[in-house]
Formats: sequence, C-alpha cells, structure tokens
Amino acid sequence: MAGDQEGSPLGEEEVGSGGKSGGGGGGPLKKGPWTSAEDAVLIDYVTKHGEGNWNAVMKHSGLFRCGKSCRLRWANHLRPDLKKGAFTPEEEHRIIELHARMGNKWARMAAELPGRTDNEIKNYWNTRIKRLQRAGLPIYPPDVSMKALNGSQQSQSMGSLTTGEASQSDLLQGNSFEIPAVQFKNLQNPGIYPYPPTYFDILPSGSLTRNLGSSDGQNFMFPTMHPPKRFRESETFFSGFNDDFSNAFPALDLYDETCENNPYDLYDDICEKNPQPFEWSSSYDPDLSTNLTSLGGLPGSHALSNGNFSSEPSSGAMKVELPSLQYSEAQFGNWGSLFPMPSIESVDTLIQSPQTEQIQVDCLSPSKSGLLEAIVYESRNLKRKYDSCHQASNAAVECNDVVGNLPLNPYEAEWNVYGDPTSPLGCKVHPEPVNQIATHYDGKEETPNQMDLSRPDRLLDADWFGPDTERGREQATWRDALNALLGEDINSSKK
DNA sequence: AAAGCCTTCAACCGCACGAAT
DNA sequence: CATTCGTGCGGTTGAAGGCTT
Repeated sequence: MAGDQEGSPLGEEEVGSGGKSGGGGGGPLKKGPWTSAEDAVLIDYVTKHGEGNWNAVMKHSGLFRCGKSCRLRWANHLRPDLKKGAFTPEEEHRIIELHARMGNKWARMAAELPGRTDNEIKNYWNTRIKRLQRAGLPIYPPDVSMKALNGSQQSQSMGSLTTGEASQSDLLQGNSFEIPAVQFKNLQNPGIYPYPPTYFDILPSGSLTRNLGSSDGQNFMFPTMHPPKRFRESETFFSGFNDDFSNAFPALDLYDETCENNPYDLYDDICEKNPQPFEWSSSYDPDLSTNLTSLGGLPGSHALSNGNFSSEPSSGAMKVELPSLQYSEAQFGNWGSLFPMPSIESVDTLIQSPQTEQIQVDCLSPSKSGLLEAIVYESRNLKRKYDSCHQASNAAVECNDVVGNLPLNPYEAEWNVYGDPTSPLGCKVHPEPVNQIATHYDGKEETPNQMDLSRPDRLLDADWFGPDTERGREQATWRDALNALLGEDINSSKK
C-alpha cells in the first residue's frame, strides 16, 4: 500500500521552494501539511526500518520530505503510542507542575507525560499562558507553588533531592516561579474580590492607592486589556487545586455557589462584572511565613523581591529562560502598578538587561535559618502596634511614631527618597534604581535587586554595598541592632 | 449571511550537541 | 583536531476553523 504510493505523495500538490536542508535526492522537498498518503509512506518505512536515520527516509521511500520533517511527523503524529485528544485535568495539572520545575523544557516534560509530545505540551502551555495573561491570572496555582516550595525546603533541609525532581538550584536557575503574592487593588469594591479582607486590611488605607495612583495611568493591570473572553480552560483548570486554593483564600468559599468551586470562573466572573482590573502585588503580610507562599509567592524566589526572577547561576553565563516571567503576570501587577507596564515583547529585554528601575519587595521570605522567623515575629509585633495606631487614628501621620520608632528601618532612607512605603513594616514595595552594581566582598557583582533577599543575612550584609557606602552603613546599623534584638549574631547564622 | 478577528495546532526554522569520519 | 552528519530542542509562523459582530 505504502509502496504503491511511493513517489505519489509528492504528487501534484507540490512543494514549497525548498528548505535549506537542501534537497538531497532529486527534486525539491515538499513542505506544508502532510497528506495521508505521505503518512502511509512514512509509517510503512518506519515499520520496516525502524526509527532513526531520518534522512534516509527520503532516499528509500520516495518521500520528498526532509529528515527533520519526517522525524517530526512521526514523533508528533504517527507514533503508535501517542495519546490523542485533549489533555486530561490530571495531565494539565502535571504540566503545570512540570513547568514550575523545569521551565520551557518541553521535551523533558513530554518524557514525563507518556503519549504526549513536546510540541503538544508547548502549544498547550502557550495557549494557556495567553489565556491567563489576558485574564491576569497567575500562571502557577498556589498549590503548585506550595508543592515546589515544600519540595525545595525539604530538599534543602535534607540536603538531598527528591528523586526526579529538579534541584533547588535548578529551580532557581530555571526561574520556575513567578507568582507574586496576590492582592486585588480595587479596595473600593472589596466585596467583589475573593480575597479575605485581611489581605487588604494590612495596608494602611490609601497607601496602596496612593502608590498606584502615581503611576500615570499604568497602575492597573491591563492598560490595554480587553474584557476577557470566557475561559474555556477554566472548566478544567484548577480542577485539582480547589482545596488548596480555598485554603489559601478562605473567602473563596463565599463564592463557590456562583463559581462552582472554580476560582478561575470566579476571576472570569469578576472580570466580566467588573472590568476594573485587579492587581497582583506583593503586600505586607503579617503572616508572612504562610500567607505569602499561599498566595503564590515563593520563598527564595526573586519574584518576590523583584517581580522578577533573576537567575543566578553560581557560575558562568546562563541563558535566561524565564518562561514564567516571559508571560509573567507580575508585569501586570507588581511592575504595572508602579511603572509603565512592559510590553510582552520587551519582557525578555527587561529580564536580561539592567533595568533602570525595579520594584523591590522587602518581603523576607521564610528562610532556612531561624533569623527570618525572628524578624517576622518582630514585624508582627510592630504591625500590631501599627494596626492599633492606625485604627485609632486612621491617619498615617500619627503612626509615624510607631513607624518612625521601629527599632530599625533599614530602608528608611530609601523611603525618604522614593516616597512612602506601602506598609510601615517589613514588606514594602518600593522602586529602587538597580542599574548600579554592588560588588560583594567575594568579588561577585550583583545589582542590589539581584541579591538573594530570601537570605536576611545577605540582605543585611553591609559588605554588599561596601562599608563606606550609605546603604552599607545603614545595613550595618540594621544588622547590629538586629543582633542585639535577637541576641545572636546574624553573621553567625551565615554559612 | 458575511466579514473580520481570534485561537489552535501542525509544521518549519535555526541552533546546539554529540557521534562519526 | 576539524568537519560533517544526524538528531533533538525550543521558538515562531501560518493555515484552518471557530467565534463575534
């Protein structure tokens, strides 16, 4: 059968003007969609000769397709072990997990999804990304973030890796996580958002608005966003995450009736009912160690600190592969809230080239040492003070004594320069010029925003900025006072 | 009903890498 | 050691079909 068709597949409906793969045999190579006749020829050939040596297919089968084309056709469509049809919710969940771990490693992901091809996964992901992007939804659901977090913490504490899992460094280098903490911006309509009031209450009233309002119309998430169309995906997306999601956002339960337990339906609903975009942003979180991550942020992720995830391979240059960031909603939120939103096309540039401005979120993420917990604890105390003050007066000015009397405020100077913090406490979003390079004592150069802010010891290390610089001195002061406060030497916690 | 827009997905392209020569 | 070849990977493109107006 296939033999009969040798030569014919090329047939009448010829050919593109030849790829560069240069046509061996005789005659131009056919391009474009495969015909069933061509498929039959290829199947017959592979059945007889097996896979591989794809360039020989053309010679021996009469198929005027280059080897690459044959391989692709076989691998993506003709292989007998291929699974056809749409991804199941389980597969979708798996893809999301895998992408969180691997980034755009489609082939590796395909290897873990039997019957699925890299092309299929890639297309699925890109489609999905576009959808989520349009809707301003996080690329990774919270539970995936949590899983990754748990995995990384576990691997860290155990000093070993879960079998088959990317190492922590892989995760970091792969820029796997880009989910900024979530916060809806529109405080005027809190009821419409699924987030618990606590996520809003923690901000001094008006401070967010103030900050966002200063961004010349770019403070909203989707300056150019059209009302999102329905998410077809929402029917399956998150299907496996509802529990986690609800845990993260208990108030979602209130909306379950209308959203049928699908938070993405809720988002959709929100978008349709209230076209005002919401915002992703990092916010001060009194329960930093839990809520932050449950909101999708990841400790150790620079996404928290930068709205970016600066890959920092320990040595050598590395191609910055930020699948998540390439499409990161952070651009709509964290960045978009304070700065002109970068175009999607420019994100790569944004990542790879020094930025003139960048948000730095001084959220210290749960760390490996106990130091951070101590800081968080202190922050909570301070936050309580602030809250009581704020509730009493609702006037930020009157809280100044609380804020101003913080035992230490390493960024006070910066806030003086850049404006009011969005929070009186530890987690503040503020722009900071990062185009200057700080040289660490070990000679490594990093911009301040590239510092691993998940390591308070590093954050507080005056040497990062040089002992003679203003910030270095500030940090030295901060460090010393923290030492006193915590009764331990921060540096002693460093390895 | 038709035109325009959008989404999906198959296929192509360029590049990288390892093996063979 | 340099070159060629085969293969794999990831990004991009364009056609087809669906959807909206």
